[in-house]
Amino acid sequence: MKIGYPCINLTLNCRSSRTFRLRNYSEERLIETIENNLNCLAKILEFNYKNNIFFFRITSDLIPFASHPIMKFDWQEYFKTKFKEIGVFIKKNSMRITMHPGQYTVLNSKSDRVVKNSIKELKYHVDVLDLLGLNSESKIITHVGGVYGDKKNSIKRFIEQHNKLNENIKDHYIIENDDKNYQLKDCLLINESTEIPIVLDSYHHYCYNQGELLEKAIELVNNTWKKSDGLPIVHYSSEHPLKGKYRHADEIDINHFKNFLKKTININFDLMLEIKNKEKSALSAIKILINDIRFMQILAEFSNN
DNA sequence: TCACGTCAAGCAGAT
DNA sequence: ATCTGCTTGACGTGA
Repeated sequence: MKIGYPCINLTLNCRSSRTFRLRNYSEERLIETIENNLNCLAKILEFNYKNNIFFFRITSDLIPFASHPIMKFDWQEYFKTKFKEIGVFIKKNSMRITMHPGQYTVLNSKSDRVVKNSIKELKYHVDVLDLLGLNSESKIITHVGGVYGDKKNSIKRFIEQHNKLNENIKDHYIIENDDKNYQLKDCLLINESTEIPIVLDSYHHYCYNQGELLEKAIELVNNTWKKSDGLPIVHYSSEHPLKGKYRHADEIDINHFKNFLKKTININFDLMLEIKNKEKSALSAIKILINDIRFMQILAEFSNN
């Protein structure tokens, strides 16, 4: 069990997602921004390595406007050496990487334009993983998309669009249950026709489910992962104590987390903590996991290398 | 120096 | 009809 966190490190004074506005676009600024973002990414990964964090989600803002028509610059070629360096560090240290395209990636949209843009966005994410030299254990995760008042047909559209994707996208692309529109059951249905692996988000599952117990739900999604997909991934969060349902917690809830570990003790997976204070919660989690056989295996593997 | 309006994109649900 | 959440707050303008 590797522990991970998404996109941002609050301890380091750098971001791998510097703001870049369309109206300020210039090639110079683009190069400068990407340089900043990649340098920061390298710093974050080094921080993670020093802190036994072997799992990380790379921000989709790494390359600004990567899938936008304005982008004519061959950033893949210009930065290939830097990407390769970072990729070597990742692989040498047995780290796992995922990415999570934003809410505008809607493969099952009723608009051809939106679908087309979504595929471009997926392709950009695959480009990043390819440049890093990462294999099909590195995943690109989205939700299923819109419902449009007709889930049956919306699922059908997702499956049709997924079937048309290039194999190199399919190698990385997976879906996650969400908290209001597509629950575990819906994702499993999509998996039957597409074999797409499913990430269970434990908090979303708590918000929207068919009564499946957490441990049962994790077992069901784990069956959708093939050997080449690597260890299944689970997303974890808990409810914000004040803001109520559908709102993620700002910091890890220690008791809730211990309970989560207890319930899942007989299942192994990599765990992404979707909690606002990022690496701080990951570090707390690792302290707790020091007694958990699943995490100790990772540390042991690493010290053997 | 600081406050505040704005930022590429989609969809759903609440106000 | 407009706002908020998702996620990822930070940039740039004008005072």
